Order: sequence, then C-alpha cells, then structure tokens
Amino acid sequence: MQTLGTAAATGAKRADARKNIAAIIEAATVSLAKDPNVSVNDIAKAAGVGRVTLYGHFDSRAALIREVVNRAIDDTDRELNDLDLEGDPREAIARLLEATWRLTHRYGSLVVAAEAALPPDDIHDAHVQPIIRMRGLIERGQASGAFRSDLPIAWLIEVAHSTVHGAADALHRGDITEAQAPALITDTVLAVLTPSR
Amino acid sequence: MQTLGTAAATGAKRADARKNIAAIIEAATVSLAKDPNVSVNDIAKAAGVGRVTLYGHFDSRAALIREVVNRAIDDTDRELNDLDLEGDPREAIARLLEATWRLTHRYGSLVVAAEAALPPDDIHDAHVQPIIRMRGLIERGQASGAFRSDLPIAWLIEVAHSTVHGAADALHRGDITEAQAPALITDTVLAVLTPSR
DNA sequence: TCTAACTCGAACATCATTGTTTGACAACCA
DNA sequence: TGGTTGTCAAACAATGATGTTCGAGTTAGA
Repeated sequence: MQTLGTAAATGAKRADARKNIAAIIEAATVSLAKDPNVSVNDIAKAAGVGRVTLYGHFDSRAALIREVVNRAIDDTDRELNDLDLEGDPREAIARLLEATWRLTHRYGSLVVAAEAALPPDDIHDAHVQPIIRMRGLIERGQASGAFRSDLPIAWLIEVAHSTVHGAADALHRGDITEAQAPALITDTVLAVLTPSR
Repeated sequence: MQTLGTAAATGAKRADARKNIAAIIEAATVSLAKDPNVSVNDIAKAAGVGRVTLYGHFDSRAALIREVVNRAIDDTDRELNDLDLEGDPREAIARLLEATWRLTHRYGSLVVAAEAALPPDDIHDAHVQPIIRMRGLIERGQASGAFRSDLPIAWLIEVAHSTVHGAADALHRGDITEAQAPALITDTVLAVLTPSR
C-alpha cells in the first residue's frame, strides 16, 4: 500500500475542488497512458480545468505523476490480490496474465512517464510486487512439473511481461482485436512455460 | 535501399570534414540508441565536435536522425540479405532471430527517436522489409507443418519481435547476459512456433 | 446572504533546446 | 605558401515547457 501524501489527499476541500482533483487525476492517468510526454497544459485541458487550478492542487508535474502512479500501484495491488492463484498452475497463470493484460492496457506508458519524472527507487518499488507474484506462481508450477525449469526464472517473467506489452502494441497497430488479446497472451506464454518432451 | 540524400553524402568535402561527419553519425547512432531524446549538444560532444560544426553538416536534428535511420535501414537490409533462410525452418528462424537480436541490440531506441522526428511514412518503410522476411519464413514453416498455424501470423511476428525486445530489456536490467540472449530468444520463439501435439 | 474557498486567463520569470550568426583561428590541399 | 574550407566558442533569437503571481470573477456552504 502507498501513502497518499500529496495535497490532493487532504480532506478539508470544497466539493468542486475535490471533483476537480478527481478529474485531474483521471485525465492525467488516461493522458499519460497514451503519451508519457504529455504536457501539464494538455492534462489540464483534458480535465476541463485551467493550468493554474492544476498547479493549485499539485505542486509540480512530478507530484502529479507521483499521485497517479501511487493510485495505479494501489489499483494494481488490489486487482492482483483479488486473484485466485491457487489450483492448477496453468489455469492460475491464465488468470494472472488476464489481469496483467487488463492493467497494462489501462496504464499503458504511464511507467515511461514515471521513469522520467520519479526517482529510480519509486520505480523499482512499483515493479516489485507484480514480479514476485508472477515469480511465486511460476516457481510453484516448476516444482509440480507443470512448467519447464530449463530457462532462468527471470527470463520467463520477462517473456510474460513482453508478451503482454507486445499485445498492447499489436492492438494499437490494429493487428489484433481487444477480444483476441487475452487468449493470444495465454496461449503464447503457456507455450513457452510448458515443458518439452 | 535508401538514397543518402542529405548534405553528408556530398563527396566534395575536405578530409577533416568527412571524418567529422562520420564521427557525428557514429556518435548519433550510439547516443540515440541509448536515449532517443538525447540533445544535439550531447551528440556533438560525443562526436568530439562543436554544435556549430554539426549544424554545418546537417540542416536540423531531424535531418541528422534521418541520415542515421537511413544508414541503419541499409545496414539492416544488408545483414538480413546475407542470411540463409533456406533449409529447415527451425534452423532458419534461429538464424533470422540471431541477426534480429544483433541489430536490435545495436540500434536500440533509435526507432523511438525516428518516430518522434520523422514522418510516419518513413517509419513504416523501415519496418516493412524485416517484417515480410519474418512473415515469409513463418509461412513456409507453417506450410511444411513445422510451425503452428492456429495463431494469427501477425501475432507470431509480434511475439518474435517482443521477445527480442524483452531480451534487450532483460540484458539492460542485468537479468541475463549478452551471451545467453540468442539461445534464450531462439528457445522461446521456437516454443511458441512449435505445433502442440 | 456573506465569506472563505475556489477558478481562471493573462502575464511573467525561468529553463532547456533548437537553430543562426559572427569573427577569429586552424587545417587541408593545390 | 596562399586561398579555400572547415572548426569553434560566444552570443543571439525563437520556441515550448514548467511554475508563479495577480486580480477579477464565481461558487460552495454555513
């Protein structure tokens, strides 16, 4: 869990201020997911407020990004915590991949914006949780013989990761549809994880 | 083949000028591969020349990037043309992946810089050649039954592509070594391409 | 209804980057 | 050796982004 330490968290705000803060965060999330270099001006316009109003609620561009990232981390942790990763490892990883895909699709290039605006420690922390979840599941599958053990675990995690990102690229390019994506990702990653005989 | 249409191609230059042009292009290639947003100033410094000298040889940042990209495209075409893509499709794609890896590793994020600085048509043209090569080989493998046919061909190409990029990320992060990369890529992509029994 | 909180555009300072100009200096090469 | 070509640092203008300030107007909410 992250602490919401910025100005936006303060509860003693007027109703319209709270509404605008929410609109700014939402607009920033969507805008940064599309283009990590989007300007503060464009974010404010997308939120339907003036630039000055935005700076009234967030000290800086970096502070806004930090807030957006913190929410994304919380959201991610929540969605992944709700998952049932027990049972057959193949089915469990299909559920994990589906959730990862949904989150990747939602947050897009937010991570790129974060990398440019936030200290490396914060970035590291954001990646740790999802990775250890994937790692634990793959290790369990390896122990039971359901997954292959002849490739480095870090590489298998990377393959899952880049397959999901590849799906986002292919969707953006029009090569696949949104409906196809989860099945393609699952089929592909399972093909890599399945032991050869 | 691309035409080298910019100032740098003119042959009527003094020896030191030609040397500097070469140094600038080389430094720009390396710098842009590392950071697509690198400034003209940093490129000039990396090349050991002043910024004014750089602008004396290239009209603009975009013109320099175009030159670098054109060379990269030529280099890529040459390397891929030298490949033997005949014979066993599994071995042929291993050779193609190895070359793709080498080129991806060499040119890194140059494509990102190109996307930001060049018209979309130029970007499209740069991607077309490598993709049709991969597509032709996969289709040949599918026809012979060596590769699976139950996934969209565009997706299979995307998987190969993102696996190579994932390897670059993993290498940059220190999760794998440069020596491991080709085998990991080949094993992974072949696992996806191999028909399930 | 009254006031404190909020919004907003316009204007400002600052910074980084691109691209140009100038003029003095150095190197190539015929 | 002499004229052309090239290099360079410093200074300049232009652009675009971030962040701040001001003042006038609006709105929430007690």
